[in-house]
Amino acid sequence: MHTSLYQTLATRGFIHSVSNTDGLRAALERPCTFYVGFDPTAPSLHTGHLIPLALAAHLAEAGHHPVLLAGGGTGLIGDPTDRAETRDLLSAERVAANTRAVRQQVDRLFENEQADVAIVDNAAWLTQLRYLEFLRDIGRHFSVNEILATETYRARLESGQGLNFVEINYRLLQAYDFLHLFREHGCILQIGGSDQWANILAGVDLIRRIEGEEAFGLVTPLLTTSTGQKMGKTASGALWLDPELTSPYDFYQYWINIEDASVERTLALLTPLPMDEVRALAALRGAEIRTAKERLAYEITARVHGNEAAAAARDGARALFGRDGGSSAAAPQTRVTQEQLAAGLGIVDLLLTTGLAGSRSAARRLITQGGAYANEQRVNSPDVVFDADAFQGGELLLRSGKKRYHRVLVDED
RNA sequence: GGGUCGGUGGGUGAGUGGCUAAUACCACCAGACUGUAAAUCUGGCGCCUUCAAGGCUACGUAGGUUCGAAUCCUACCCGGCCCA
Repeated sequence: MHTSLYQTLATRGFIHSVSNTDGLRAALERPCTFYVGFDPTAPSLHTGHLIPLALAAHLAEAGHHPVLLAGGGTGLIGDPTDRAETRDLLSAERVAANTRAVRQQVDRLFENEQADVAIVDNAAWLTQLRYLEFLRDIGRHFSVNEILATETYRARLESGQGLNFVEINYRLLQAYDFLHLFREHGCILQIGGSDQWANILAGVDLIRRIEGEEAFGLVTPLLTTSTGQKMGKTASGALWLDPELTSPYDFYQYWINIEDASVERTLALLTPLPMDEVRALAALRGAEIRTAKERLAYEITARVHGNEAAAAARDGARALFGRDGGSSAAAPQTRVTQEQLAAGLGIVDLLLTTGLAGSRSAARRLITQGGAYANEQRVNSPDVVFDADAFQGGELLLRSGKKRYHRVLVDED
């Protein structure tokens, strides 16, 4: 028997809340237009955005039309959701630059989709709003009491952290976005992470009040570990989707290192693999489950960075972590000149310049604690200096801890 | 605008003149055990250093008092609460 799209999404774990389950189920029977928005708070999307993106891909796959919204307008305001304190307003230039970056990224992520994808920037309409008109037409539909009663705002008030006028307006703008897209694109569904629930419902309500029509909201769960920690955090901060900020190799490494308990959920949410396969992979036990993690890491990396980059990351990881040596080509690399080599390269400096340590102090600490390796030999002293002998084949393989590799290559000349 | 309370390291949050580079918890890093897993145990977690006894910078910003300040004073910036 035919399984509905809605059912598939539910099985894969995408559905955290829906504004009207039956209504949405029915609406999805025919091709519809939906949207998901991303605020340009940083120059790149990160793992937190992957679930809504994956959901969008499933919907697109099923013939629905995605509208991907970059929040060049709302980014100027700043979403207070889940923020303990007022966030500093980003400069207009910053927002514009981030918006461009996010647009490009979203564009690239969907370039392989067959569906017609519309990419919009809400600055296009939000910056055109006229204040008095907006207040009279839109503002009157919002109850301040209601806004203040929702989790984010209430928490802010109770913690004595305050809340300024700009922040309380965020919700109206996001609701207005939905209304705008409903009118201009016939968009009847907004998806997002569960933190966006209240903002999305505000849009659903606004459309009902003004247009007298029903639109839907669907939010996904957040990506967390079994202990409820947000996934996607690394030593250097977020796990970015921009290869310049987080290399495909590091990205791959992150996923292959996730805890066993998260394998099934992550496969279901972030990879396109059929559920049968997901279950089979997740059923593996003991060391066997590594196979599932390899598949997981490959699929997610391929989705974000393409098959080629994913394969390179996988092969590199196999070589570095497998028994039989092999190529370390996928590891991040740094080049040094013949002159630098001739002068002698100190381990502390190398750890610093390769980024394996954040400071000279950190590098020394790492060595003292026994976490620094060169060509798989533990480095026991911060005084170790490498010369040409250490660079067999013009390369020195550094390692920090068990997992972080970095190649140092000598320039030919 | 007036009164009052507050702004501490990635986060939460102690500290109210020297014993404080700053308690604790979380996050993070390393070691041990493993399966590049989890849990657990151990160590670390500002920067620089010839690593030791050292030095430098840091508790909203700028000054000041003091032998000595995150801690006291002044001004300013930002925020809470009360009044307008």
